[in-house]
Amino acid sequence: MSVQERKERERAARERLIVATARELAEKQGWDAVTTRRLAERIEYSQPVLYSHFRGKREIIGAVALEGAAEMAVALRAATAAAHGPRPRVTALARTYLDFAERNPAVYDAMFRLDGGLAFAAEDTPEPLKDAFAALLESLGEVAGDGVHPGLFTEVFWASLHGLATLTRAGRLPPAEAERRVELLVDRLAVL
Amino acid sequence: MSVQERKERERAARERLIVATARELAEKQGWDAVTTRRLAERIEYSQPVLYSHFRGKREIIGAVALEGAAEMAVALRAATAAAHGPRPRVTALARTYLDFAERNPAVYDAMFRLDGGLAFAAEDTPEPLKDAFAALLESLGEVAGDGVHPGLFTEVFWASLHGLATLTRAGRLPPAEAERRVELLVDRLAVL
DNA sequence: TTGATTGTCTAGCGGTGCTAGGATCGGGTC
DNA sequence: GACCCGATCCTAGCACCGCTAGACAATCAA
Repeated sequence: MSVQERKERERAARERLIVATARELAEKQGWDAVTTRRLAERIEYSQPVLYSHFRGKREIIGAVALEGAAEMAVALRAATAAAHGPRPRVTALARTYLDFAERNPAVYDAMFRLDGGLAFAAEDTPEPLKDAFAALLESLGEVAGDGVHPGLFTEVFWASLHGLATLTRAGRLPPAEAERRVELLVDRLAVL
Repeated sequence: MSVQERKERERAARERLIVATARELAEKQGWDAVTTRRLAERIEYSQPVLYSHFRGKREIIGAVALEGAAEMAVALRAATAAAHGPRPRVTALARTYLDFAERNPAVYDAMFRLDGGLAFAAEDTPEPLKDAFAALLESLGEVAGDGVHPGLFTEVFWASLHGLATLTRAGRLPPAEAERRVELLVDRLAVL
């Protein structure tokens, strides 16, 4: 059985290589540059190999999205754990979220802007996505305010952050005052 | 000179036809279905004719975006004018914005999600875009609160609406509680 | 050693945005 | 009315896309 195990290990390693390469390429040159041909060339295999791991390009985007969601959850929890008191926690959360989006634009797009074929807000939502939302909920639930459902509040807060992240990066909002916008958002939305 | 004028008129009419057809096709089948070939076929001209009006597909998206911005400004002003008092006005504004995004998803995408080659938040920003933002500012400025710059407040409110619009349509937020999210957003962000 | 299975590649399909270059049409001039 | 010339439009094609059928080579079991 050892031979088979080795093959499975190698196959898993190659799959990770595909995802990592796609992510790197997308981060450096944008998702438009991530073509199956270029990706195949980078991993030094032919195109059809990609399709033995993923149904298509969409699933590769989805894989990058899951990786990103896991990382984002870690980053959010690390930032909120280091902050003491509700207000610093929420501020740290918002800043970390926007920072993640800015530093990993391609991954952020895979998660929330592109179609990675993933289910959201449903039963079959992949665990990393649920967990990333849970990470938001953990810190935001405590500032939802009386009579406001924590989940609903988290959705609204998240949507606001998402709007800031996408509009800023698309050049729709001048980046200069980003910090003041975050402060305003936290001040108004969170019940402290 | 009359001949030349007629030609210019016909040319302008054809340009409007291109934009209208692109919009209709995008609204019915999504922007992915708006290919230069299909578009050319619909307007009953060959592909290169498109390129005598626009530099490329991106500019056609931009033209649809401008058309949409003008319509959105009209819709926002109509809704806010019909409402009396700051609170009903802001609520009407938010609802109208989200309603526009939901009813005209392709146009909304052209405006804020896709690259239409348009400048934003800059000096050379096209007038319809500036005016749409102005329409938001007119109603939101009065609820920004003391010491908060109206423009900055409008940006934050707009970003929140944008986040709700995009995440809802992408299936990231369950549509069921959309109305409660709007109420929460207005309650918290606006100073009434 | 043979035969089957697994893995990978070459080649190609139908599609994309975009453009070069030739045909055709129509207005202005003699 | 005949001609020229410029504007206008189309045919054909480029390089690229996502994806796949089928040939080939390597590997394992008998």
